[in-house]
Amino acid sequence: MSEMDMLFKRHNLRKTKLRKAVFDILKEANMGLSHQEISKQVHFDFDRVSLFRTLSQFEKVGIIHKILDLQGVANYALTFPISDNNKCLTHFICEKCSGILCVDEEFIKIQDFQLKYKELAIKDVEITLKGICKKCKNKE
Amino acid sequence: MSEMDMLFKRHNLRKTKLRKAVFDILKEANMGLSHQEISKQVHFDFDRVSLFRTLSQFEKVGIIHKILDLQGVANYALTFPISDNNKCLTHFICEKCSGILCVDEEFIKIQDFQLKYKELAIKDVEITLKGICKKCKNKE
DNA sequence: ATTCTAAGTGCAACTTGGTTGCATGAATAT
DNA sequence: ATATTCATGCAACCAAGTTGCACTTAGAAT
Repeated sequence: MSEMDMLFKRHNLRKTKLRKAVFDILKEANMGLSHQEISKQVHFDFDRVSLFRTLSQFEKVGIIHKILDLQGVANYALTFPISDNNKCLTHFICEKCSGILCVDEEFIKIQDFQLKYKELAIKDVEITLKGICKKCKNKE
Repeated sequence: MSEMDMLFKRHNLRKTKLRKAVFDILKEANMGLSHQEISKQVHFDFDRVSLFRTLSQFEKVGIIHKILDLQGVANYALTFPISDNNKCLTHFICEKCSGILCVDEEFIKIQDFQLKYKELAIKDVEITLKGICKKCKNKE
């Protein structure tokens, strides 16, 4: 039983053509992709609404997580299947190619913020690193 | 000469009805506001495109800075006039009321990230704190 | 104070990302 | 093999944001 089969089963998702394609594309890409980018990589006819719904569905059950790019457009990346709620909270966004990478990071302690801003009930700290990625740097 | 007058003068912005209103609203609010929220607070007729343009203009010269809310919609907050390029890179977003606060913060050292991810040319670190703000917490 | 002109506004039309409702079609448990 | 529930396709819609162009106005020059 493949990883995909297990994930789909676990979350009661039917295995459809589109969902398989989306999962494979995100797996292969290993980075955040927008609706538009995924669309281009699906090589059969489908309705854009279905893709929106597939993405929300995947997000809802935690297979993928949403990252907003610098324009505020939703991108999605696979959540590492290590634990159930380890959605990646640190991302790198390349200012040249707009590529979005999940980064695992350990400097930031949410407690630091909670202690400093006691009036705020802080639940999450999200970090976005901006700059130029390896590929784009080498192209210059 | 008021702060507004000085800022407008410095950036060669003509003092128009709409621009004055927008500046005052953002000053008074002391938090991030969206196009829609600002619109509601302007008490005379104006074109929404003009407001979009006012906001981009202000942002371009650095009077305000853009913060995307959790839905990816642009919000704008006054940049503290202390220095020219001290745009606030840490924000708190309330999950209840969607209020956006600028937070000044000192834990995060960009160098930590630069050292860890040497292949990435990291230029900026943006932090978003999520949780419940003081007001909303007290309401419960 | 009047004139001039670049900068700002208003309007119309458009684009893109995302959502909703409903009828049709397909995956899977029985 | 069938039933039922879930997923898809289609049409229509919404909100945020952009562009082009004609008109208006702030403020500099006279």
